[in-house]
Amino acid sequence: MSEKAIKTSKVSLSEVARAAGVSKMTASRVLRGEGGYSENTRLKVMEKVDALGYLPNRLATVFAGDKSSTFIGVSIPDLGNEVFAQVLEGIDRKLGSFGHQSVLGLTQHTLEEEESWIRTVLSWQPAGLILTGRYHSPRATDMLRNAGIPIVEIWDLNSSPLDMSVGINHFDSGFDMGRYLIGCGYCDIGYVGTSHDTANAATTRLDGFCKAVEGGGGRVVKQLCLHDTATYYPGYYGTEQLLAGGAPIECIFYQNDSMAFGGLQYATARGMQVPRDIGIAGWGDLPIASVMTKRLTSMHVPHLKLGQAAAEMMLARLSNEPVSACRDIGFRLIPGTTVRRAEQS
Amino acid sequence: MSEKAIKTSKVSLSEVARAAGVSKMTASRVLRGEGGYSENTRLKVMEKVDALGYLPNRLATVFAGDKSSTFIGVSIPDLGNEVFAQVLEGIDRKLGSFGHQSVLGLTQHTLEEEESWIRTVLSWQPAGLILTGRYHSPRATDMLRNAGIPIVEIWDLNSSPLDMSVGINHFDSGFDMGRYLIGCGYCDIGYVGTSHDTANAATTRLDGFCKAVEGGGGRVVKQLCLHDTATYYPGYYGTEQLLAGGAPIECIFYQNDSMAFGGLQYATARGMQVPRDIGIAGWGDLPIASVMTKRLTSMHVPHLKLGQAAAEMMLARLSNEPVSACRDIGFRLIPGTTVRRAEQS
DNA sequence: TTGAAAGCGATACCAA
DNA sequence: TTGGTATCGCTTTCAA
Repeated sequence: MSEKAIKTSKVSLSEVARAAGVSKMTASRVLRGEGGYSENTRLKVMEKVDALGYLPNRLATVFAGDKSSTFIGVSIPDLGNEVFAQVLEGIDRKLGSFGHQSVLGLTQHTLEEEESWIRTVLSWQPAGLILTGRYHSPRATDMLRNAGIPIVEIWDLNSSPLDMSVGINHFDSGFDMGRYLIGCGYCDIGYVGTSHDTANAATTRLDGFCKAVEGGGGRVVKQLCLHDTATYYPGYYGTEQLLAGGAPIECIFYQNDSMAFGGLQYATARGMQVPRDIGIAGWGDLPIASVMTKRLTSMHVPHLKLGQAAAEMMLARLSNEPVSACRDIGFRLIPGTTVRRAEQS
Repeated sequence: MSEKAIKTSKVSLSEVARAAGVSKMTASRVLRGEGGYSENTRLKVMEKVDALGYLPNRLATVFAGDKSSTFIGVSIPDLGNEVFAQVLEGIDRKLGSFGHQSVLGLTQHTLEEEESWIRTVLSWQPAGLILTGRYHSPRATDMLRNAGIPIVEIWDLNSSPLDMSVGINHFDSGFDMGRYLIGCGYCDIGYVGTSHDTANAATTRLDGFCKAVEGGGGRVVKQLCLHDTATYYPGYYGTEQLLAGGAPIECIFYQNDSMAFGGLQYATARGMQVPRDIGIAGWGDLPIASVMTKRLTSMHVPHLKLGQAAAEMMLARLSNEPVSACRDIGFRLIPGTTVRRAEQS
């Protein structure tokens, strides 16, 4: 069993050529289908390719042609947060259909992990890089500038990107949500999210949110940033913690819908009515929202489309088509029924 | 902007060596830290490495050394199904901490996609492959056998694997769930899942489930296999479809917890009480279950651990440590409160 | 402790 | 329509 896995039977182009009775170059041309050979020759070569089970060594191809590989490095903070799983799916599907492969890097929300991953992945001569977030360590920034390959920064729209950027303005999306909640008549509001000691989009959202709330005469009574993954259970126990202090909180804004759902479950379990006793607002319009009894107040962001757009910008650049450096993918507030409506009161 | 991305400033080892006033070989030795040079030489070389911002070209390294890369190809059906996102997270975290990179392949549940991805990824000389599922096309199987690299088949435990396998016995897990539901006193049972025209683990689970139900005197009244992703909303509308026929269904088994939650929401929206009016059983013990008001009847499977185990087997094989070819990661039934209990009736 | 030369598998370029 | 030769960046091997 283990012998089987060790025995290597690499067939090279020379062997195929020799078997077919032609030169390496002829075989190479046939395999690339770029013409300049007779049908007869083509048949001879292809026959041997099949017979010998030849698989090209793309390393050598890249190497010889001094071109880049078909790898695209893709950095993602974590996959436990459904938001990023969707983005990655969008990216890889699109890249895959154009013959590219994603080389994954889970940075766990730290710039150090990102930097070390960038160093490694660059050494594999990727065709390009797609990075989540606009913040990078100084050394990472240096390497990226010198890499000489297309780079797309996604998620958090960077108006002066390293190269290209696609995403949304998180500050604005937080601001809009804050203004909306104020407009619904809320005054004392809480926040539950996660944090990772690094400037990130969720923090930017919170900044925008606070600005709108305070500018609108409300207060962000308490902000909770857990050291955890932004998913259901942290939303649940985060809500418990937030409310434990006894501070007057009428409404809670969550980092995303998964956390908001966790919060909703906590409130329900404690016998609270939503939105009568407490308002709940999520962010992201994640799949879970599609089956909830109450429509969750949230912010729609086209995650899959965002991933696809990032891949498209990358592909366009790789084929030397013109690409605009920045693309705002947009968001849309979903009023929902988990916060009270000003009109109704 | 686009000039910036096109200008290439590759610094090669020769340039570093020249700048440092030593030969390529000496510089190479220093960079690999394998000894055989003076401290003075080391300093000279490292200084130039920093000054020139040299990044090694690992493609050339692999190429010259005729060894394999640090890439591990990882095939995953889709990331919309949270189960697989978790498995991938487990794999990549572990691989990453040992200096390996995952090259992702989303196969969309088709053997053709898998085959074409395998062909491509093998041409990049990966160190190994981790594949989801035990079924592969004949040509894929050929390529895999000849690849001469470690291969781990995950998810669906393969007792006669190509090389190594880690996962669970899905038939048994379905069987256990079927037996449990029969034991709870159910007789007419339905199933809601997804299908993709390909033999897969979910189907195997269903087989085991049916066998237990029928062997226990019950009936699987209706099976619904949607062409969709195994997530919330398909669980919701699948339940609607399942119940629409008016067949007598006392309990529904779902492909996973996400779908089960969707079904639970549908039932609730229709004014049904769970488990009084209908029983709901999921599979996988996904994060959503941790915040549900009722404990969802499910089957616990350690997804993250499964991914890690796969990565560990791969790493062990790569460092020539002994590895057992098969590893059963196990599952555990979670009784929950969304099905009625025989003891209570 | 150091270096020169050969070669990994493919392609580019030029010649036939 | 074909084939020879140099070459990509690095490591292996052997010699100094």
